Order: sequence, then C-alpha cells, then structure tokens
Amino acid sequence: MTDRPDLAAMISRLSRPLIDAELPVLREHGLSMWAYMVLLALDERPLRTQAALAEAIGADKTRIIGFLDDLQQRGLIDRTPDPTDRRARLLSLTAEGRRVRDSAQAGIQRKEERLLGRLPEEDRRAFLRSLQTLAALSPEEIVGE
Amino acid sequence: MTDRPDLAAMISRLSRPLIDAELPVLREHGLSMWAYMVLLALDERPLRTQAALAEAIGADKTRIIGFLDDLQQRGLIDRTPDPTDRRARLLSLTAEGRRVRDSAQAGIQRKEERLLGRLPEEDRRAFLRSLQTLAALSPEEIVGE
DNA sequence: CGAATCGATAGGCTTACGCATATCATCTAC
DNA sequence: GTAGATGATATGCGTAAGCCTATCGATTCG
Repeated sequence: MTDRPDLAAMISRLSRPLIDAELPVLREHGLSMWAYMVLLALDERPLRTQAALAEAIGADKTRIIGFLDDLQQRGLIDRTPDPTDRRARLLSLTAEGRRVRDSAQAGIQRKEERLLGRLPEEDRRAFLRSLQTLAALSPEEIVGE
Repeated sequence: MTDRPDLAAMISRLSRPLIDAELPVLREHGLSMWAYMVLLALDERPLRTQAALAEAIGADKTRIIGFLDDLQQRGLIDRTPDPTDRRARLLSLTAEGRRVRDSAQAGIQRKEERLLGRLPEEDRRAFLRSLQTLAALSPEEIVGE
C-alpha cells in the first residue's frame, strides 16, 4: 500500500476550513448551513416528506423543523400538505428560494475555485470527477458494506 | 465554471461516513479521535509544547490535556519537562505508541482502500495526489486569506 | 369500525466543542 | 530583581448535535 496520510484525516482537514469559508457567505444571505443544505436538496427535486429531506441531508428530522419554519416564513420554500396524504408536506423551492440558493452558491464556488487553482489542470479534473463519484455514494457504500 | 456540487458539500459528505468507519477501529485500540490525532501528529515529529500540538491538530489547547494524561498513563506518549524551559513539556511517541498507531492506521487504511477501489487507477492516483496537496495547506491558505 | 402505523412537531437529555477566564510556575528583558 | 510574557492546567459558559420519548392528526389495513 502506498504510504499516505489517512483519507479521513486529509478530508476532515480540508472540510473544516472549507466550511469556515462558507459560513460568512451564507450569513450574508441569511442562511445557516442546514438551511443552505435544505435549499440544495430541494433544488435537485421537490420532496414529499420532511423525513425524506432530513435523511437526504443527514439531519435529525426533529431538528430541521425550525429551519423549515424559517425558510417557509421567508418565502424560500413551499410547504403544503400533500392532497393525497395530508399527513405529509410537499416541499419545494420557490423562485426566490432558487435565487438565494444560486447567489449563495456562486459566492461559495468562487472561493473554492481559488483553492482548486492550486492544482494542475488534469489533476484538478480528475480530483473533481473522483469527488463527485465518491460523494454520490450512500453513506453505507462509503463505509464499505 | 463547470457545473458541479460545492466542494465543501462533497467533502463534508465524504467526511462523515469516513469518520464513522474509523471510530470502531479506533475503539478497538482504545483510542478516541483526538487521541489518534495526537499519535499521528507526534509520529511525524516530537513537539516541544502542548500548545503547538493542539494547534497542529486543530484542537483547543485546554481540551487535549485530558487526552494527553490518558495517553501518557497508558505509556503511548512521553511527556517530560523540557530541561531548557521547564514550563514546556517535550512530547513524543513511545515505541508502544508507535505500535498502536501503526496498528490502528493499518486497520483504517484497509477500509479506505476498499473505497478507493471504486475509482479508476489514474483518477485514484490524481485524487490522492490532489488531496495531499490541498491537505498540506494551512487553513488560511485553504480558505484563501 | 378499530388497531396499528405514519408524518410532523415538541421537549428533554446528554455529549462534545469552541471560547474565555483564572491560576500557578517559569522564563526573559530591562 | 521585578515586570511582563509564556506554558500548562482547571473550570465555567453557551451552543449545537444526536437521541429518545410523547403527542396529535391522518391514513391504512384487517
């Protein structure tokens, strides 16, 4: 095996400052990290239940309620009872929600591009490709079994 | 700009399960995450102060003391007053500490190799190379001042 | 219809962390 | 040698997270 630092160590070491760099950008948009993750998740596709949303972003389902309340109140998401099952709440982004999301994400990725600029072009492409491959896996697949 | 998920989002998404996979291995060796990080940091080179150690692993200097106490008591690290400045404690790994570290790290990297096996060989090399490049940066360099 | 289930929500508990302050010993500079 | 800096350590605070239980309305299935 090639001698290398632990994957987890390197990734955690990157994760912390990247998040620290995100937070100010999010705060400018009035978003917390959880709120931002909600917007990202809903942007990909609307969800039928809040539990599914919580699961998708790895949050506790009882803990995101406050964030959803806030996002709804600010008109960034829609949360309407499912007419076919009124226990569930249909969740989706509003136009304004998408606008805020886009704006926040642009700011974040601008910072990230500066970091990626440190990599040679080919490595950078392979790096992003690999990250996308791995990040698309379910947590169980990442752990291995 | 290429359309992609946020770096931070992908990396955080990987980070959590990787750490979850580490913890059981560490527990088998009687190590907490902080304790393991201490062993890793000291393996690279002994340190002259505990504050420097805390800084190196991104921990609070007042919070690692308990972990150091424990590691020392179990004979995994040496912590002796610096004869040239008796305020400071010289920190280094013992032989047993290195043995435990090696064993834990082997277990961790074995799991990680299974994950890396999902990447094509060239991407995998570029991925690791890139990670090492980026993880070697200081937090300030990662954020981008 | 009635029982079991499900989704949303509230509340409390525990743990961990970052941060700030305070103390004590030691060292360095003037 | 005295003042101020430095290092280790203890402690308390506020916050955020995971987890568990309880409630309540809505739904489904027997």
